[in-house]
Amino acid sequence: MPRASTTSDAFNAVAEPRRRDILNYLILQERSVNEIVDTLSIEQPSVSKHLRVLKDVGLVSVRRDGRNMFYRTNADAIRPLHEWTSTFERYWRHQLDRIKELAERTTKEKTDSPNNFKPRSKNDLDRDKN
Amino acid sequence: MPRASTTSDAFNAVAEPRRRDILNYLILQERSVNEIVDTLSIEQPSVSKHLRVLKDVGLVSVRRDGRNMFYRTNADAIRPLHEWTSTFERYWRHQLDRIKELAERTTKEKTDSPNNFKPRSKNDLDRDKN
DNA sequence: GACATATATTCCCATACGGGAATATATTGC
DNA sequence: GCAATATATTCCCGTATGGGAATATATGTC
Repeated sequence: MPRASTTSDAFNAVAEPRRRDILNYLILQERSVNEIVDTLSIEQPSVSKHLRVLKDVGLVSVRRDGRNMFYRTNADAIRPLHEWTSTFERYWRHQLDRIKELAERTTKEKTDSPNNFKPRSKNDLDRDKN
Repeated sequence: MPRASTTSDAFNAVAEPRRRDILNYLILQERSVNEIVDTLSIEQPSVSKHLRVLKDVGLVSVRRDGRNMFYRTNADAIRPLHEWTSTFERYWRHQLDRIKELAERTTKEKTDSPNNFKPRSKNDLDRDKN
């Protein structure tokens, strides 16, 4: 079995850096293919192919106006990625807290004095739960 | 130019569904390769290959204990994905607000009466900016 | 209809994929 | 050292890729 198709889901579609560039650009406002070509300096056939992939997985929508096709990012299709990554958020938070705590302790050892007391942040409260 | 290597960055590495399964599993606690094989029902060589990819992009770390290799997810390496997707959050929020507003209006038209007044939410304040 | 412009598709090709099967490497216990 | 266990690597193969170049398909204008 080869690698999953780029059109199989949003995860595969956004793996390509150029497609992320396009999505970043098209979130601000809808744009014609030529505007994408000029702004991102990608060959027109490549842009059309990338847009095809993005459209197939629902990451962009299209509107025709005369000879122009106006594409725009469909932000909602990015939610699954956001939600998947969010399930890891509490873990890197904990990790950061641990690093920060270590750094603060090290600094404290070197500079502790009556005048640089700092109150604990509210994040300190649930630190070390894990 | 072919598709970017799966080890080129986290985006490409997590495009593979099995690798996301592995990351989900290894975030809870570190596990040996055999535990992954048994729990996720993936052939051992495949698991080793997936772990190689994940390790190459920093998504997992390893620790050896005798014959066992214990892997765990490095949540911090998922942050770039989270941050990229987060830049789209406000847009799908707006979109949802618009849909919700429409639904509420439609409902209101059918059921409006002095007794089901609802105050506007604070989100309504910046709705329709776009 | 003829021509220009905007976009999409097709064909070619070097490259990498992921699974399967087989094999290699490392470590432990005897 | 030898057998057993745990994990990693190699080889094969059908498949999809993204770019380039060429071409096809709209649509608008005259």
